[in-house]
Parts: sequence; structure tokens; C-alpha cells
Amino acid sequence: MPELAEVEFFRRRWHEAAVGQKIVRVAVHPRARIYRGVDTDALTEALTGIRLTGSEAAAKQMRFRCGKGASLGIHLGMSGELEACPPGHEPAKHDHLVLFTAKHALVFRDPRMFGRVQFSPGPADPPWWTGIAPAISSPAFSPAAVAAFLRRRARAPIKAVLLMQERFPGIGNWMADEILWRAALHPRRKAGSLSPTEVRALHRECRNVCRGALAKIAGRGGKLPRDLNVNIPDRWLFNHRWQPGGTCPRTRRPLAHATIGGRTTCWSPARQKI
DNA sequence: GTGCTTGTTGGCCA
DNA sequence: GTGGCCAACAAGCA
Repeated sequence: MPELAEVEFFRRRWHEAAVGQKIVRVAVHPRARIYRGVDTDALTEALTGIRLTGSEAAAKQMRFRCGKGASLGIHLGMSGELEACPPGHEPAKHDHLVLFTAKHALVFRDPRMFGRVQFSPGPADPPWWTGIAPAISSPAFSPAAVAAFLRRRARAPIKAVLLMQERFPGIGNWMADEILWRAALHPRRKAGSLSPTEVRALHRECRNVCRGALAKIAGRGGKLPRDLNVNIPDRWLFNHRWQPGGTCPRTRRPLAHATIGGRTTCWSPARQKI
């Protein structure tokens, strides 16, 4: 599920519940795949008794700062979610990491375990954080940078290219479809075939969809919505893409589905032409 | 049982 | 060496 804006939504859940609070107990499922490469004993020992001091999200990665600069990294993978439960929460089958404070149990739940926990004990920025590409909202995400990337991936379908985190950090399957739909680009178009005008449209809609999704899903700056996706307007493709017999909210014509770039893709044939 | 699923990675091949 | 494609990872759901 989680792409850029959902990640921010879940980050805020933990942040608002627990920043400033001390972690009094840590519960881990040590053999869960989400800990691949992480020493869970060391993680438990390092986190117990220290305070959560802040958090950030970048692309699909979250970083929770604790104690004197240690970093807990969380990637939600395909099915991960974060929740702030009452402090008496009993970890369930897929609750692979639970941080208990006096007031909450911070739960990382992930049935499919494509997610990942990382930990860096020192104050230095860990490589799993510094390696994230410049945000789509940043000046480094320029039309020229997008054009250069599309030239390098010229033969790949544009849908597949939008999923490449090295240039489009935080974009996932539904956001990629939303961007292409708004830019009126067929997902099978070869990346190298876009005109300069189309590249500018793609760049613009990347920014618009990121900004809009953050505002609707994570309540950007304001109050955090109670649930995911409840505020996404019906004028977005998002609310129509999985409906049986779903229609394009702009053309009112039927939507199409196919596997493109290895992923299920939805588009509006009346609007997005090859 | 079958065939999906909003992510990432490594292996294979052109 | 580069780029593109695909299976694998694991569990739940229809």
C-alpha cells in the first residue's frame, strides 16, 4: 500500500503519539524477514530506555530519531503499516516491532514482510537515509533532470520509468498511474518518445500528484485524517481505478487495465493515447 | 485450488 | 558495462 503520502501519514501517527516519550519496552519478532541484516538483540537493547526525539519521511522511507542521535529506519514495503495503540496492546501475529511508551504501543505491522527495519546507533546520517534521491518537491527534481533520465531509459515504458526510485522517489504504482493520467500519457509510451512539452507535463504532474496526495492523505501541516484515503476526491483516478466497470472521471469513458512494466496499470484510453 | 496484491532486489540476457 | 525483464520474497483475499 504505502507510497509517499501514505508513508507520511503513518510517520505522523507515531510522531504525534510518541515524540518526547521514553521507550520503556521493545517487543520484536526476531526471525521476521523485516529485520534482514539487523541484530534484533542490539536493537532492543539500544532502544530500551531512550526517548524518541523526532522523525522525518523521505520517499518511502521513515527515520525516527531517538536518544542522542540514533536512527530507527522503517520501510513499509507492500503491506506495512504503523499504528499507535493503547499501552496494553498485545502484539499480534504480524506485529513485528512494538515500542512501548507510558501512553502508547507503537506498532509496526506487516503481513507480507516486504518491509524493513534498520537501525543506526550513532548520530551520523546512515547510508539508507543519505542514499535517497532528491525529493520530487525539491529544486533538484527539475524538468532537465527528468528529461535526462528519460533519455537514459528511452526504451522502457514510461510507467516502468516512473517507478524507478533513483529519480522518482516515493512514487508507487497508483501515483504513477495518477501522474500519467493527468499528463495524458499512455503508460506504454517509450520514455524516449516524449516531446519536450510532454516531459514538462510529466514533471508538473509529478509535483502536483505528490503535493496533492500529501495534502489529502497526510493532511499536510494540519490535522491528521483518521484513516487513509478517505479524503481523496472523486475527480482523481484513484477512486475509480479498481471499481468494476470503472470510468474515467474526466472523459466518463471506460478505464483499461493491463500489466505494464510488470505492474498492474490503469489508464483512460479515451484520454491517454499511444 | 487459482490468481491476484499501492515494493524491492538480484539474476539473466540482449 | 548498461539497460530491460522477470522471479522471488510472504501472506491474505476473492
